[in-house]
Amino acid sequence: MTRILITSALPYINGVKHLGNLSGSMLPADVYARYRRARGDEVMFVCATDEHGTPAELAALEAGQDVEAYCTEQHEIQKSLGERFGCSWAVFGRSSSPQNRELTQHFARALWKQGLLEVRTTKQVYSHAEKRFLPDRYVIGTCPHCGYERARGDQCENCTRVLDPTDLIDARSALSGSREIEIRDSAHLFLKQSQFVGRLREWIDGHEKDWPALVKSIARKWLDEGLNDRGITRDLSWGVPVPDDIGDGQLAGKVFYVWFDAPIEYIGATKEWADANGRGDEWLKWWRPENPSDVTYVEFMAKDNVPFHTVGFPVTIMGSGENWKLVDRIKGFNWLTYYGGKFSTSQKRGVFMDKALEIQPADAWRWYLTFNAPEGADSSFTWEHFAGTVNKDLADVFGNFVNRITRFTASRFEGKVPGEGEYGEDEKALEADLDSRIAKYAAYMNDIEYRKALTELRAIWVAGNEYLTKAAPWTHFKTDTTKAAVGVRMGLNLVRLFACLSAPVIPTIAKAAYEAFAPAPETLPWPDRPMADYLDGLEAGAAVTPPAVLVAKITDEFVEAWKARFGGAE
RNA sequence: GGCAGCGUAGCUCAGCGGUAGAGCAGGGGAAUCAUAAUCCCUUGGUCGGGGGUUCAAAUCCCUCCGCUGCUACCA
Repeated sequence: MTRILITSALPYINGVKHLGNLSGSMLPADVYARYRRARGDEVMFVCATDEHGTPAELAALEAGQDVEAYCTEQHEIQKSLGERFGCSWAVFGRSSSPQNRELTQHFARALWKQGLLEVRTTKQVYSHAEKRFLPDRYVIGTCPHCGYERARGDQCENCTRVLDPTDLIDARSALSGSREIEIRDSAHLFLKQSQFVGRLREWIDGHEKDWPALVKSIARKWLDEGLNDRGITRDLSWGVPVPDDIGDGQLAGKVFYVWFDAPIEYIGATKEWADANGRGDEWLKWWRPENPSDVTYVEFMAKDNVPFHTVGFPVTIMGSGENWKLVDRIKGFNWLTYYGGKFSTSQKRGVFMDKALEIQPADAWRWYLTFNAPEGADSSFTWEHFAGTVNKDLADVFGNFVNRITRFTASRFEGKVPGEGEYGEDEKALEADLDSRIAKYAAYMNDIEYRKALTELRAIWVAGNEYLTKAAPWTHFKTDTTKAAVGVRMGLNLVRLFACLSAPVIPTIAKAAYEAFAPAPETLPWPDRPMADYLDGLEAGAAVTPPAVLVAKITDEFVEAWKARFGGAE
């Protein structure tokens, strides 16, 4: 049995995520996890909240909570939303967990021992008003280049020049506006990434064929531009503390930078899973397998995350000198846009996970977002497109197929699978067509090419409708019930087939369709047999219960209402 | 400024060296089991502009225009 380790980029803790976050990591990872399980693989699917860092502290401040309570609450909200979207992770952990603290410190010590960490003194902005250090972007002032008055300390948004906080004229805190800020020396740990350029390049080149162009291109860009050593600690209180035995106490009171500890939480969360389920050291079999090829590790993320997964985290792993599992496949996504623009929390533009579930069931979103995954380029969400896709694909082509044949069975065949008659030429042609289409569908799923995979899946549903039109059991029923029975039996078998093939993407709808015949198991069985065999698998005389309408259609009125509510094409 | 991606039918996208494709929308027809759902046929593009390489370019190169994103202390 193949062992597949799947991680989804960790959603940041500061509030409910929008559909873009869902479509770029959690959802595609879940579809893949469900698919691999259906194919009989042993799957470890891991996700967690990324909780450390300044934005979390500030969000907590704004919410009037202490940061730990805030994170605990937000973690529960995100966990619940993910589950309601059908995310079938083994564990949804927290980067603030004791397990991650221990592992993060472990990796830091390992890197320290390998001589890959170095203490350097850096200039940091300290604000007296907030009594804290400020990240560069939280310092604002007048841009020395263009005179823009609200330039950020990391970059001027007006002239796009990269800045240093010390460049700013009339620098002040972006939080309080206070000008009582000063530059202080502060010691930090730097990871000597620059030493790894050769190894990283070799590693990336080794994945020429199995990584998307997007991922390779972003990764190489970083290497080509000259990889700088990177500061991995921060002057904050909310984070994994730097252990005393690193840096001779020069780093007392500091924490690791979120980008150091967040990817380690993939491992931490797996340990959280083991600890919570009494699995002892079983997490190690995923992360430190005896032979690296015992586990296939696949990461899902949007493009903003690619550098950290192709450079930062691999350097941590490689530099540790220990045999931790390095990622095998990286599936990177572009952005899902909202009417061509950015989803924006601050501008309340776009759709967020909680609101999305208020207006449509999870599977409608799952289908739309997977079918329109931003694989090759940014992909534009519009309400019209969403409604059209749900109505046409899910309700009409799939849902109605299930409905028409099961109800016909109920009204004309006493709600039982008819056993009369033999399959003929039309059935054989359909079986051959489906054998070939299912093979293509599976191949695209193996490649994690969702647009192509779902195009094929939809074509499979269409083939069912084509068949039924041709077989026309409602016509034959009047003159030749045996001939009608053949068409109905095939139609019913197709329902079960479609349910099993579709389950990774639309688990709830698939389950409901499957239950026309029998209670559904946790994972619907993949049709691993030739169609000639599979499509006569339902037992003659078995009861057929037409499910309630599987997919409700979305009316134009709803589309208009949603556009008004969420902000539409302006 | 630098870097990356994109610009193909009304819309969303695929194709990435060999005489333009899909889904939706539009038009016509068939059928009536079904959520007026399905099935068949069909209109529609000088592949952003210009130049070049080639027997042959949407596909490779150059250049221009437009859109989007990233630019390492937001994650």
